[in-house]
Amino acid sequence: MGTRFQPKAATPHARPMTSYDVAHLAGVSQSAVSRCFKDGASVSKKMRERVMKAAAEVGYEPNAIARSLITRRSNLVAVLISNLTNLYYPEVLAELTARFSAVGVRVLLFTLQREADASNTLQLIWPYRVDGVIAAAELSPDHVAEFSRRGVPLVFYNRYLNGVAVNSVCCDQEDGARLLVDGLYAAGSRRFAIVAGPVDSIVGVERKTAALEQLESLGIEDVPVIEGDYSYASGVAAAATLMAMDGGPPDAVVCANDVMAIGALDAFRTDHGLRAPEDISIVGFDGVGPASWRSYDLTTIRQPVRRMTDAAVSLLMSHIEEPGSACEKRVFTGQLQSGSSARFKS
Amino acid sequence: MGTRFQPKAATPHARPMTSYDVAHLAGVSQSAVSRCFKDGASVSKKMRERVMKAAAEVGYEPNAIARSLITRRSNLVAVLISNLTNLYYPEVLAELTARFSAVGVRVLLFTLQREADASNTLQLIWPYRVDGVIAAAELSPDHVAEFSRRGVPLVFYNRYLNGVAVNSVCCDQEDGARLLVDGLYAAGSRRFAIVAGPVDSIVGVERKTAALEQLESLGIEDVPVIEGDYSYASGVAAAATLMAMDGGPPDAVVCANDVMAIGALDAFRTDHGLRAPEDISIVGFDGVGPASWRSYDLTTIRQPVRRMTDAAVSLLMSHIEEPGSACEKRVFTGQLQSGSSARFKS
DNA sequence: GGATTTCTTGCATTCGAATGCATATTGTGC
DNA sequence: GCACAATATGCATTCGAATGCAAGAAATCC
Repeated sequence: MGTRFQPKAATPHARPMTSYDVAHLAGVSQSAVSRCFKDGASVSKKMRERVMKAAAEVGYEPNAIARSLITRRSNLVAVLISNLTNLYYPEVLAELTARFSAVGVRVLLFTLQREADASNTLQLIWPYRVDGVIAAAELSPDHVAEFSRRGVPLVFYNRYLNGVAVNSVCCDQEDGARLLVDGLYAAGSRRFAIVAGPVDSIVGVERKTAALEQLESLGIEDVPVIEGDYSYASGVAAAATLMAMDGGPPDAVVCANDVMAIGALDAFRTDHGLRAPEDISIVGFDGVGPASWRSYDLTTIRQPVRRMTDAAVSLLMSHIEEPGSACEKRVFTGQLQSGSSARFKS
Repeated sequence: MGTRFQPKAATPHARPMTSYDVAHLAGVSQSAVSRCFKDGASVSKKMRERVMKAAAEVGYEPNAIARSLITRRSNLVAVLISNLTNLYYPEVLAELTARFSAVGVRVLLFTLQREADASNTLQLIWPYRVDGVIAAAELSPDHVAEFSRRGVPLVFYNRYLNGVAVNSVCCDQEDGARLLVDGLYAAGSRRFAIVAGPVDSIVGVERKTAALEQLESLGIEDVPVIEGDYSYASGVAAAATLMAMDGGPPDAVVCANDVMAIGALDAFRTDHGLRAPEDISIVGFDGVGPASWRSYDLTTIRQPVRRMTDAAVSLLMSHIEEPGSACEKRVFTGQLQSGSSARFKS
C-alpha cells in the first residue's frame, strides 16, 4: 500500500488575536488596547479610533478567560436544576438565561439526576469561580454554609431552608393552596383528598400543609394524603389509590403540581369512568402549558415566572455587586387560573 | 440622624487557595503541586502524598480559569437551543449536560428567542473560547464558516445545511414519515392532510416532503398542507382550517411534531366533535412525554434521544481531541410508537 | 508665556496554573 | 562501589488582559 499524503488541516486555525497583536498593528501599547475595551477608562478619542480600527481589522475579541483571571470576575453563573423533565422548569431556565444574557452574564447549566448529586456537582462548579449560583434544587445547610464561606452568592428558586439565612425567590405556596381549597369548598366540595409532592420537596410540603390547614379551618379533617413524585404516572397511581378508598372517591382532589393533576384527571376519566368537574374536581399548581390544553383545562395557580426569574436575577446580581449584603426572601403571589377541571367558586 | 456603623462583611471571604499556598505549606515548588493534580505526570509517591495532604488541609481546588488560559482548553462547550419551550428539547438538554458532565466538560447554555439572535449569541460565545458547540438552532452557512475559520468544532443536533460540510446528529425524518404514512394507508386512510412545521425548520420540511413523496408513491396526490409553528395553538388552528375545507375533513392527519398533533387532536374532538381514531387518524413525531398521556395516546415516531445525545457528545469530543477530522453525519432511526390516536397497521 | 492642573499613555507587574529544560535524586546493573 | 539510566524536582517562562504608578502631552489659568 502506498503512503498517502496526510492533507494539512483545511485551515491553519490561526490562533485568536490577542491585545498584543492589536497593539502592534496600531503601534500602541497593550495597555492602551485593554483600556479601549473598557468603558470609563481614560482614552483619547484618537487612540480609541486607531485601536478599534486595528481590532476590527484583525478580528480581535478580548479573551474572557484571561480577563476573568485578573479581574476575579468570571461573568459566569451556575444554574442548578434538579429535574428538567418537570414541565415547569424549562420555562424557568429559558427566562433565566435570557435575563442573564441581557446583563452580560453567561450561564453554566448543571442538571441533577438525583438530589444526592448536589455535592458532586458543587465540586464541579467551584473550579470555575462562578460569580454566583441559582439553585432550583435541594441543597443542605452544609452546602449553603460552604457558599457563604466561599463568598459565592446563592439564590434559591422556589425553595429555601428553614432557620438558615439564604436568598430566595418563591411563589407563595400557602396563599395558592388556600385559594384553591377555598374555591373548591365554596363550590360545594366536602370530601377532599390531597396528592402531595415528595416529602423532600419543600414547596410540595408547603402546598400540602397549607391546604390541610385551610381545610381544617373550614371544619374538614382526616383528609387523605397520597404522596406522589410530581410525575404523570404518580398522578395516575394516586387516582387508583383514591378510587379504592373506603367510602368511595373524594369529590375534590388538590394536587401539588399540574402534571400529577393531569395524570389523576386522565386516570379518573379513562380508567375509572368519572367525569370532571361533575363527579370530581381536580386542581393543580404551576400553570404549565399543558394545563391549558383543551383536554384538561385545569384550574391551577399560575406562578409568575417572568417576575420570579426577574427577581432571582436581580437579587443575584446585587449580591455579586455588593458582597455580603443581607439575605432576602422575595415571595410572589400566584394567579388563579380557572378552568373546567373543577367546580370552583372564587 | 446619627451615623451608623457599617458592619463589616460577615465573613472575610478568604480568597481561594492557590497552588502557591499549597506549595508553601508542603514545602515544595508550585510546579510540583501542579503536577500532582495532573495524572500521568512524573511525581513520586511521597511527593503526591505530601501535596495532597497540604491541599486537603487548606481546601485547595485548581482554578479552572487559570488552567484554561495556559492550556488553551476551557473544558467548556456551548449548547445553543432555539426554543426550550418546545417540549422535545428539555429532555435533550438534560441528556446532553449529563453526558458532558461525565466526560468532565461544562455546559454553557444559550437560548435563542428568535432565530435572528444567532449572530449576537455567537458574539457572546467566542470570548469564552469554548472547546466546541452543539447547535439545536438554525445557523447560516456564514455562521458555519466562522466556526471552521476559528477551528471551533460544531455539531448540529437535528439539523444540517445542504451543501455545507458539517457534523450533525439527526433522527431519520424521512424514514419516520414514511412509516407513519404507510401505516395509515395500510389501515385504510385515503384522504390525507399534513400539518407541517415552519418553512425555516429543516426537519419540518423533511418530514413534510417525505410524507408527500410517500403518499404520491401510493397514488395519493393534492394533499393539503397547513403550515404550523410547532405549537399547540397552531395544531388547533390547523384543525379548524381542515374542518373548513371543501369536501370535509381528511381521515388522516400527519403532523410534524407531537405538540401540534395534540393540539389538532384536542381541537378535532372538542371543537369539532370528531372521534379519533374512528372519524380521523392523527399521528405526530418526536415521542415527547405528553404523547403517551391517556388523553392522547399518540401514534408517533419516538426519537432515540439517548443515543442521539450520546452520538452528539462523542462526535463533538472527538473533534475536540483531533481538530480537523472529517465531518460526519450520524442518522438514527426513530422508533414507531403505536397509540390509539390513529387507525394504523404496521 | 510660564506655571499648574488634567488627561493620556506606557511600563512593569499581576492573576494562577502548566510546562520545557536543567539539575538533583534515586535506582539499576555489573 | 562505580557508571549510567531513569525518575523527580525546581526554575523560569508562558498564557492574555488589567491596572497602579510615573512620565509625557495637552489643556487651563493668570
